[in-house]
Amino acid sequence: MELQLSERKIKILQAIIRNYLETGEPVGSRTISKYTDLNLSSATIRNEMSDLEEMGYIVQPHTSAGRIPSDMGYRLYVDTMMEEKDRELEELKEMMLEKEDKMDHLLKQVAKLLATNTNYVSMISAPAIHTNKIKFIQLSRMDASQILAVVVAEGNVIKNNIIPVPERLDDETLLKLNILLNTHLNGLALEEINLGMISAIKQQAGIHSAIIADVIDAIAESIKAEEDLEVYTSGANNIFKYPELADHQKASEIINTFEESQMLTELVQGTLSDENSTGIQVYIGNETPIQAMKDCSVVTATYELGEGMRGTIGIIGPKRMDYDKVIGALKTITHQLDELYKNKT
Amino acid sequence: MELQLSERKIKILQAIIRNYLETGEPVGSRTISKYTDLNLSSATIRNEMSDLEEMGYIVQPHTSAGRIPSDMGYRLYVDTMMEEKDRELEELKEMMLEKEDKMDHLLKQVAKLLATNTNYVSMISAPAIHTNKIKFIQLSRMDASQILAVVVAEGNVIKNNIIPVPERLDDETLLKLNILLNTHLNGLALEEINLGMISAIKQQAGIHSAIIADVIDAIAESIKAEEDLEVYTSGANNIFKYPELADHQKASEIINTFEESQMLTELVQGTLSDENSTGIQVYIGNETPIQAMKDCSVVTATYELGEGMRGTIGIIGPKRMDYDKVIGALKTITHQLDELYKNKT
DNA sequence: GTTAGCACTCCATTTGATTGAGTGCTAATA
DNA sequence: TATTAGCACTCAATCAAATGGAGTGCTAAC
Repeated sequence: MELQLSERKIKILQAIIRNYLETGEPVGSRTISKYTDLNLSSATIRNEMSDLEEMGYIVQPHTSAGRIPSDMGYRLYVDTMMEEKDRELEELKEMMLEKEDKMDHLLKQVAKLLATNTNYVSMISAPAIHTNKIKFIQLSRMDASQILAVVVAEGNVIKNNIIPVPERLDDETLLKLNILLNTHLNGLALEEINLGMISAIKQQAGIHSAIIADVIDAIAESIKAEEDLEVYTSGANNIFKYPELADHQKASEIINTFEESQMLTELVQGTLSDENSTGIQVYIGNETPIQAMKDCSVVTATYELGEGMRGTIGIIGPKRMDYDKVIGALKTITHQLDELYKNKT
Repeated sequence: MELQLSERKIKILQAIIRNYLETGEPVGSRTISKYTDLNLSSATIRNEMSDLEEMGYIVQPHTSAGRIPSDMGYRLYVDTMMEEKDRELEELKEMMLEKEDKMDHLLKQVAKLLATNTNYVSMISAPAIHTNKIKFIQLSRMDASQILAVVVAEGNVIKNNIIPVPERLDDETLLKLNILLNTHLNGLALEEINLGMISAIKQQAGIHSAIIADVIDAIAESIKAEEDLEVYTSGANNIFKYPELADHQKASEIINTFEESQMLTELVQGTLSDENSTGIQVYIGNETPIQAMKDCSVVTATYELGEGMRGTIGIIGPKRMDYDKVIGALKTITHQLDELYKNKT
């Protein structure tokens, strides 16, 4: 027995999914027979549905219930059957143009906007700095036993570090060290700094080489700290809008996941590394690496703030999320972020 | 008819509250008659309970149910009948001594610790900087059109600001401005900077007075930005452990409140301003300024990181929270934070 | 003042009946 | 051969009635 996906089966499957996305209820044959323009009786639909179930695209929660899409069904839908709708969401532009200097504020605002617009949960990761170039380093003396190291990277990402020093450094030494560091390190991406370079700097630093080591350590550390990406979420309470996620057990796990942001980091990392044409990825159900989200779908997109500073933005919702809308929204947002950056520089 | 709180009534009320805190179920007369050492029959207890209800300390959710404490009952309990238990929670010390430079990481860690230990939701606000003194200001040139202003305050709180400048500033000018700013402003609390002072500085800055204005604006702004306090929460999923908070409606509202941290800021502000002996405050039910938390109790404490840098830490839970334990935990934590600060300097 | 006992109330749980949506199968139809 | 009508069957959801139990309030006795 060879079951093939006929044109008609596809139409029926599509109708089932569309309907289920709207209502969240299992959908039965009679409904489909009325909705589609195929003019088929419910009985025929039943036969087709039976086939579709056997093929694995839909499942029956229990006998004598309608059918709902399986993960595989959603996957087919997302991959081949979606019509894109690049809807509203233009208000974004306004909102984001309210100048917002602080990066994290901006990110949180974007997340919130996305969450309220879609009625799903949104998440956003700060752009990763580590692919990024050092623009400027400044050491200053705070007091006799401490110096302050400020590292500014492309995109005006600023890192501060307080470094204890054994003895008071005079102005001249500081100046020398500053020049030394800047001439050697400016314009370099952080992973481009290698041992050879460091020892060269140390040599030139003479008796203060110990401090150089500390400074570079501090820089490395502040970069590293950024590597376990900060991830913000917004609209967590939206999960209560979807009964299939709202029972105590699941809700608790999901909300917990949002707090443990390093879990989300995994997701984010996946998106950042895994490159495909659009930069948009869809994880359905068990496709997500996070166990607690096995009943959710996650759609992520990569945004870019020029010069290789890339972050991830995503939407988390029930498996029956409105994929079209979500993907449209993400595209709009990433595009806006791009624009924003251009206008700023 | 004069109803007085006899010794016996107090004992009974106490027993009711204790029992209710544990079970979360309305408690009946028979239970009390067995639990207390008063050796009274359930009938007598019933009479007393009837009195207590009339006095407003307990309420009956419906006829023929047991009694539960009213807000007023909890209030009496917290104010007069609690025995403090300074329990465990000593593991804190270990955890916090893992050196943790980044302030916000530390805070989040503390919040998490508190949440997992108490099984309630915890919140913590970053220490407010605005009562604090400027330790050090540093202007540096980033490129032709931007300078970087770094402000370090007591407690090593660091603020960065990028300031656009119309023309390139040479090293000498920058040095002069740096000295100027530092000599005038160091050691001042931020609210101590007044107009007279600013105009004096401007005068001395001569042709660069415009930049001074920008710098001071930037300083003020970065301080102000801090004024709508950052508040972190942890353990939000714990609310699902208490059926009386876990229904969709309430849970959604509560979780939403945690995200809208400016709501929590209100709470925090209240605690910071309102000074009482211990620094610990208890808001029961409608006593909280936040409508969404009318079914919760909130216990807050003020912590201090030396030199007037004060923040708030709090616990949010059901009204039947274990007040003794919570207050004990908060005391331990604030104490530990205090110690931590001392060891660090 | 305290207690035992009893009638009463009301919630929670169970039980059973009913309904309705939906399926699968079969036989008739085009 | 594909489609459809019709029917029997299943099962979740809903509702109503029955049951049980916890708790109260009252009264009369101690």
